[in-house]
Amino acid sequence: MDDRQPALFSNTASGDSATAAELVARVVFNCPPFQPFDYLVPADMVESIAVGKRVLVPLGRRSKPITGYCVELFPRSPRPADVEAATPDAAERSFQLKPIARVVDEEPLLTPVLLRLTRWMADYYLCSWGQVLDAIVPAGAKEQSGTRVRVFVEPTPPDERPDPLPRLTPRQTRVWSLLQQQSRRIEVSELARSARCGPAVVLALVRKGLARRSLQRTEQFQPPPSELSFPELVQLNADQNQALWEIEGGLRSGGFRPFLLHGVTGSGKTEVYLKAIEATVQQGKEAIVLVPEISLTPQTISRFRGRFPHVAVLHSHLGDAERGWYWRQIAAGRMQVVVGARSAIFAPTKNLGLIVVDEEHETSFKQETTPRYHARDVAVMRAQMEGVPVVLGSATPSLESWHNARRGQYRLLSLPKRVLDLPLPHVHLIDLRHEPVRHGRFRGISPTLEQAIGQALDQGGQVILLLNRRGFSTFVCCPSCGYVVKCRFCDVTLTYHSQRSIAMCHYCGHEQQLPGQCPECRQSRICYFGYGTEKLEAEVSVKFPGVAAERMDSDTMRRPGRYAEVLDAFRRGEVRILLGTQMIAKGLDFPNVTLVGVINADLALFIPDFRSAERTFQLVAQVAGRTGRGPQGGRVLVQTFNPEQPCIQLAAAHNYEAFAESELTNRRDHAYPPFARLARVILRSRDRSAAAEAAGRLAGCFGAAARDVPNPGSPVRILGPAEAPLFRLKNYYRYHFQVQSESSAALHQAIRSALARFLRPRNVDVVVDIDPVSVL
DNA sequence: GAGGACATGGCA
DNA sequence: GCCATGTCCTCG
Repeated sequence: MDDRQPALFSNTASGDSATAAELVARVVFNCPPFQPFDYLVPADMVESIAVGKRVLVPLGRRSKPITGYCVELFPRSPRPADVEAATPDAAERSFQLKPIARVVDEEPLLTPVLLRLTRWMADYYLCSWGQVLDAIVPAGAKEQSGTRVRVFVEPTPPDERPDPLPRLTPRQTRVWSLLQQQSRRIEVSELARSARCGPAVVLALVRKGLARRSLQRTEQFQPPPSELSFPELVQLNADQNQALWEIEGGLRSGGFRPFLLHGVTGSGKTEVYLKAIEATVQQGKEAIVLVPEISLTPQTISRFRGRFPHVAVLHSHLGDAERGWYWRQIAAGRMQVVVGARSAIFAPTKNLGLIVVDEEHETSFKQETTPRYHARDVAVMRAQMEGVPVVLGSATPSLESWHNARRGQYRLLSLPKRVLDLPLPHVHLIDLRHEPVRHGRFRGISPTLEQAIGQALDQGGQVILLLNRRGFSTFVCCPSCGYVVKCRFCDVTLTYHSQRSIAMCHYCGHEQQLPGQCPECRQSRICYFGYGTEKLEAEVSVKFPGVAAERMDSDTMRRPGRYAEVLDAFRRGEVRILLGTQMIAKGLDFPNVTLVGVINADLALFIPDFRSAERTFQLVAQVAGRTGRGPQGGRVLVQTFNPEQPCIQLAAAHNYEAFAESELTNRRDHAYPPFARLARVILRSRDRSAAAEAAGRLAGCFGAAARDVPNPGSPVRILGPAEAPLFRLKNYYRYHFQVQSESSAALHQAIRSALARFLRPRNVDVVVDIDPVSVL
């Protein structure tokens, strides 16, 4: 390839002298074996090899070479003191190094900071470096999707042409004369087309020494047109200015500075981010903004695109070509702002200046497959490695972040008031135990709520109804014998979806038709119980006939673009009632919404999870924030069977701090995060007894590990083995351990040492989840 | 004693 | 994960 950039880590050790040391590359793989391996760099690859590129190398006795990532380069000998051998015996056997077969990438896929960051992730999340690398580099970057290699030719300079000139066929003569008329190099296909012949004729000239061939990679992808608008003249209030001033102070002084921006809903956090990003861009640096996937709405995107000319948006339904294009633009330093969901934290920026994590409390920042990282925590670590400020923002911060702010690890910035001094909406709790229930059946919308909706609509307002459960009914059972329709593969009931008239498992995706009669007793018709968004939609259409309502949940939002359509219709007032799952709870800003109804605030409350109170508080507080954003004000009605629960009371009172204090006391008493570190070790197998047997043996390994790991100051508590709350999931039987310690190091050491002793049967998988978010 | 099913361990 | 090698078992 011509126009090749000089290799990042070019042949520092090689040179003209014959005594030059050979170069060794350290390589990691995304499959076993997970340790790093060293390879010799052949002389002809010294120029092209670089840290962060992939290589093809022979491994073991396999017939084909496999792909690995080059993570380090060093001269073979003398080995510098700072380079440790990959494994102890590798130093002695270093003379047996195999050579690299091929360097795969033209450019490194990773920056030096990303290499350090991924190594830290491998250590912290207890997985292999190669797995992390392979997971964070998008396929579009590896395959260079959206680019094409074009082949060019130009005439060889006259003094380099063969003498005498070779004999040419008539067609070759025609091409040759056309080529000689060119002042610049021309693409082979274009030359062939104008000579009305095939490319082989052109290449024949190359073979005969009259033309020179060169290659160039070009972008095929067309970026979306810029939508830059006139900068809005937004006046920050005093609190916003104070917060901005502190962040800008961090930007000016340089260095790592973590901030927690706690701003109530509607307090203008985004405007603070935008101004801070402006300051970053003015310094010639880039900003990364992480938002939860569901907040990556067209409104959010245009807010950034309207303000900055070069914004990369990374979300889950980009094609490989588009994602690859953004990745390369970011790597080339042509993007000012990167906005995206959790994986955007790995954007290969050239000169990062600021990281923002919006809605930092969101659990969707945790990846639930290997590497099981938390993007907010990775963001803080990356900010530290890059030496830049990081702003974590939320109206309802995670207790982990709040705790860090309280003990001075993070600088706390507060926006206690809404913009324009708008009041927070009044929240009224509806005690479902005392609501009159007509016809003896529980319905989603209580009379009090029904009346309030009618009133809000009469006054020209719009309504948001939250029900954090999709489908029509959440379980289907036989009223005479009690038979319940369950998933074939999981320990859960199937949810009936009336729209597609199908029963579905929300954990594995299994779908089936429902039997017309009970398959057990064949007695009666089967009945539908439990209440989901589809049933709510039906109830709304019965109670408010003729009122335009739209449902938003992952079932109706399957088609990309649908989300924007519904929100636009809601904005224009064509839709009066918007109902849905948590998808409608966050970030939406519609001034005409005068009523928010929470159909059931208790759904998350009794999940066996130490964070259930925190989740409940967040959901109620967040959805309450969707109203009262216009001159008509707004109110919130929350239906609950547990109105005395502190998390619901305090969410109604908009009192985050009191909730955080009481919940922190609770966590301290039970040695739960943020006062202790937590990990889960899950064993799963299709074979139930193999899983049980392995769990018993791993318990023994934990015992032995705990005995000889000397950590008197910070003991490690191991709970388990126990059947996981969802014992059978996707046809796997699952046992788990909970590992707790005040010391992260002790926790890691205990797990590492237990797993090192554990001989894993081939039919049992081990999953380690550090800082788990889900306990199911 | 051959041949096959299955387990084991190294891979630079 | 892949593959060579080792181990145990069956069958003739």
